Amino acid sequence: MYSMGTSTAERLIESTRELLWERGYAATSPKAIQQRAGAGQGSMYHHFAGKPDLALAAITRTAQEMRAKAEAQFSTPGTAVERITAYLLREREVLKGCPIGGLTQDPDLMADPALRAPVEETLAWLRGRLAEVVAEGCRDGELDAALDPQTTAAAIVAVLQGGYVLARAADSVDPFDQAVTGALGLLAGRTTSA
Amino acid sequence: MYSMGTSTAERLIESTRELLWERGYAATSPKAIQQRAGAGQGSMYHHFAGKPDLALAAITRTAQEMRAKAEAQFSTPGTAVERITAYLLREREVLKGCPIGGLTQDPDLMADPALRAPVEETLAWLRGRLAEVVAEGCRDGELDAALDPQTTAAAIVAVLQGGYVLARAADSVDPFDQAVTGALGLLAGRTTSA
DNA sequence: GTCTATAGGACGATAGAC
DNA sequence: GTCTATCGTCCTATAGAC
Repeated sequence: MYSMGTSTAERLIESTRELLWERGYAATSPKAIQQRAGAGQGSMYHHFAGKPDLALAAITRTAQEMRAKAEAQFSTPGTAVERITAYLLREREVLKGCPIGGLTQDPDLMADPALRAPVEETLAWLRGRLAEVVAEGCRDGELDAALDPQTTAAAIVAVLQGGYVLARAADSVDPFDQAVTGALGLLAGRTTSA
Repeated sequence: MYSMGTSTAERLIESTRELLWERGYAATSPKAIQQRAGAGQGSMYHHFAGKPDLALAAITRTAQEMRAKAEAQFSTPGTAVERITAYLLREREVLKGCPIGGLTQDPDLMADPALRAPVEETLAWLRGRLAEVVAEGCRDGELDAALDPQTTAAAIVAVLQGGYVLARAADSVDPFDQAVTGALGLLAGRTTSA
């Protein structure tokens, strides 16, 4: 039997995930992680080699989670436009920003190839996967065949990532919602029914 | 006559602008600013009250510059779509990210109302100003009157801000260019000529 | 107006007892 | 596996000489 309680290592990873999202990599200190996890210094350095090692565990898990949530929307029953719409309108903690995209701004994290890799791979996968959905829509005659799936998908993902930026700047979800609404409005003009 | 050489205060501001763009606020130390400006500690603290004061001078100037560059594209001769296209295709240092939008991710900066204000105002102005251009296009019959200027403008600004994020994640300008191309492709379907 | 010296604290990490 | 003590460094800022 495995322990049924939450292990110290587990609490350290979850605390790191939260702090990475709230404060970023550079601004997150081992001390802050330990305090949130209710663990001492020695405990942290027993389970992890250091701050980068712990961050890697946290980022890997967050990336996996983000991918799973997106895939859940993309592989749902419905037309391509319905699935894209559902993905765009999915509930998000907008003011906290994207837990993966936000890391892009952290110079120390991006300088470490191991930490950078999951960020790069996750967003590349997202663009590629969404391009497949757009391509389905074009193939099925639901979307204008003149639309390029790859660039259209990149624009849609960018609207989300940029929406987070605008919302954080305004300290309001409004710009995010407006950007999504605007993107859906532009897309609506390229559907067969339009 | 004013001094013709570059003053120490001026060099400090310019160094701060560069470092804020490259590293962000939290990761930029007074020491690093001094070294880049070729000034000593005493010199910096003589001209500025501290790191936040210097950052305010730097951010204010960067915000003003960004606004002027955008306005140059928006007030140029041409149709609304031509001006929006020119704005989107303008040369940018994509891999460095948006010098204003990137600050959005810095928790220490966003916690300071004085430092946060220029970031908030600049992006709010950008959305509003672009919405005016979109509205002109709709009014002139150049763009589909069914398009909502405000949400469409928010989407376009978000594509740029998100494009920066995707490009930095990929360490390549390609996703940025794709997002812009995708946005222009979506917009093209809503023009009268389409 | 610029310099050096120094303060007081946080940082990331290690050592070694228990 | 967890603890406390400690290291050496960097941080932001101030003091005071020149």
